[in-house]
Amino acid sequence: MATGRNHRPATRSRGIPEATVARLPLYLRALTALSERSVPTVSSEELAVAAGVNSAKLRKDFSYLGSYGTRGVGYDVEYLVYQISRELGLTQDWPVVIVGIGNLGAALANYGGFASRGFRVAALIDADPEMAGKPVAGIPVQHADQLEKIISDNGVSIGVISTPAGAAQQVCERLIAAGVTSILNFAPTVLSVPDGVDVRKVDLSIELQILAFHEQRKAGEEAEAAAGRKGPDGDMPAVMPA
Amino acid sequence: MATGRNHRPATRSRGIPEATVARLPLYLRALTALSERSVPTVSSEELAVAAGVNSAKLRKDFSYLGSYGTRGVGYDVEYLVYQISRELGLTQDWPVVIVGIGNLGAALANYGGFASRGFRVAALIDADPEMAGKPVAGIPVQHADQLEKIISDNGVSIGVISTPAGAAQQVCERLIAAGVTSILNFAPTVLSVPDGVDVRKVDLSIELQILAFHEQRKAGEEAEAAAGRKGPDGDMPAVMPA
DNA sequence: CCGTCTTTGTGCACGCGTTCACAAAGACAT
DNA sequence: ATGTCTTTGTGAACGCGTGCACAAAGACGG
Ligand SMILES: NC(=O)c1ccc[n+]([C@@H]2O[C@H](COP(=O)([O-])OP(=O)(O)OC[C@H]3O[C@@H](n4cnc5c(N)ncnc54)[C@H](O)[C@@H]3O)[C@@H](O)[C@H]2O)c1
Ligand SMILES: NC(=O)c1ccc[n+]([C@@H]2O[C@H](COP(=O)([O-])OP(=O)(O)OC[C@H]3O[C@@H](n4cnc5c(N)ncnc54)[C@H](O)[C@@H]3O)[C@@H](O)[C@H]2O)c1
Repeated sequence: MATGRNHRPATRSRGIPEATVARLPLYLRALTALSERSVPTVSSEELAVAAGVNSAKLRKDFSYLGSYGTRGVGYDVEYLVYQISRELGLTQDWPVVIVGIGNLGAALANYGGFASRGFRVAALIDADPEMAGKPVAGIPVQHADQLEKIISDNGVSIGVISTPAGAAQQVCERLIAAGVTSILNFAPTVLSVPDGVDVRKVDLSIELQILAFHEQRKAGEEAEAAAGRKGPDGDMPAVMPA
Repeated sequence: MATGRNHRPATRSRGIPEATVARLPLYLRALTALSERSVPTVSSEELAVAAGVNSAKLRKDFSYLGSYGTRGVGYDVEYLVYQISRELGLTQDWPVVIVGIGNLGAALANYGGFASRGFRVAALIDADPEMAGKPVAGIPVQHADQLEKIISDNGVSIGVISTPAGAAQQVCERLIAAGVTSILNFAPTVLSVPDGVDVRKVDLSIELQILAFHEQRKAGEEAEAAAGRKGPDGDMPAVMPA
């Protein structure tokens, strides 16, 4: 068990690289699993395997948070869970609204992993008058007219957009005008937002297209290898379209 | 109108940077919108704005595909749509299976944008015997027992996993054993796969945590600015947890 | 108290991605 | 044909992220 604990409290707290921030949730998930199994400490190597990253990268990532490890032993699981949670801002409660309660919005509303990390669905909002009042995942859907009031009454700063693409920019602008400063966008559109507002997007279609690219490349290489060709240009010639 | 068209057919076809590949679908979406409005040509600057990227980056990205632009004019929209589609492998049909038809899986099955780009939902698969035969989005759900047969009968190489996290690794292994070489994973787990298999993940929870981090940072900076502090360390002291 | 052995924290080098800035290409008018 | 004007394609510089490799820290046994 680790005894020495004169850890310095994270200098450089304002300089965590974006790539590191994006991995912290991954580490947190792996650590939470260890915590539930009552594992007291974990080495960078073990944790790296669990999170699917390089162990040197993991150690460097943690070094941005401060020196929380013990040489020869590893990292205290509970302590690290706490530190990462605090760094990510998960020790506080984040009310979120979901706008556009269709197929996807309803699935998101029903998603359990939402609430598990300090995120609380404060409201579900849809423009369809038919939906108003109907409960989805135990929460009554409210009409889009109420958007501004809901945001300000609940102090919402994070909004999720799952409306059709055509409505997304407009919804985005209303959210921002009402005080939202972080947006998670599921609609396949580029949202333009003022400085100071963060947007992250999730786009199924893009992910599939990236997979298709690699899939095609694999098939091409395979065919090339099978034919035992010499020339590196295995492409079909680029014929002009009609 | 562009007349000269002695475009060389993409040398370097085996060297497209990953970052570029990830942006091609974005360009394609913007170009498709232009195409629908019958816009004949577009400059790198205009297209860059539509896609939300830097115009120099866009030109460099396109340069990896070949010289498809015309100086002084821009790019031919239709031609570029075709070239990017071809490069991404969207000129062929990609049958995909979705495994785990719960809230999310059903939403994915209902998603129209799926089919729009050459992706065809070949089958919906779930382990729950209750669901077998029930149609979701017009496609009858099949039992997980049939997984291997479905994959091989349809020549499926892309699989989507939307099962609970606990089942994901096992489903992943079965998919791969049956011949799938690209996986889109919605379950919050790290999937371990052999070389040659591509995995992309979509994780709502991670995206929200990243947003929360920046949100907290904004709030901290604001408070600091308001208090007019000197010291750069605006953090609460790192107190040891109980 | 000292030696050994494990594991962290990080200096360093390298490669990828981004962006600037500009020469050259080519359309278009005269 | 020649000049002008727009826009591409890319060389070059820079910064960020990654991973190696190792010195130092510290636990633990004797
Ligand atoms: N379903 C999926 O799996 C999936 C996957 C990826 C992306 N998407 C994207 O997510 C979005 C939603 O998809 P979906 O399948 O749930 O569509 P959907 O049509 O089922 O739902 C859209 C909902 O948004 C509501 N809406 C429309 N305009 C609105 C506005 N101005 N304000 C508030 N609500 C409004 C509609 O009433 C409807 O309930 C789309 O942009 C889609 O492209 C969906
Ligand atoms: N719902 C969301 O918005 C959302 C968002 C992000 C991530 N996720 C993740 O996506 C996954 C699915 O979420 P959900 O809300 O649809 O859950 P869900 O419980 O509604 O659906 C899971 C489905 O998977 C099926 N299943 C279980 N084991 C299986 C197996 N071995 N083979 C085939 N099918 C199996 C179940 O029968 C069920 O129908 C979860 O891992 C969840 O964490 C969901």
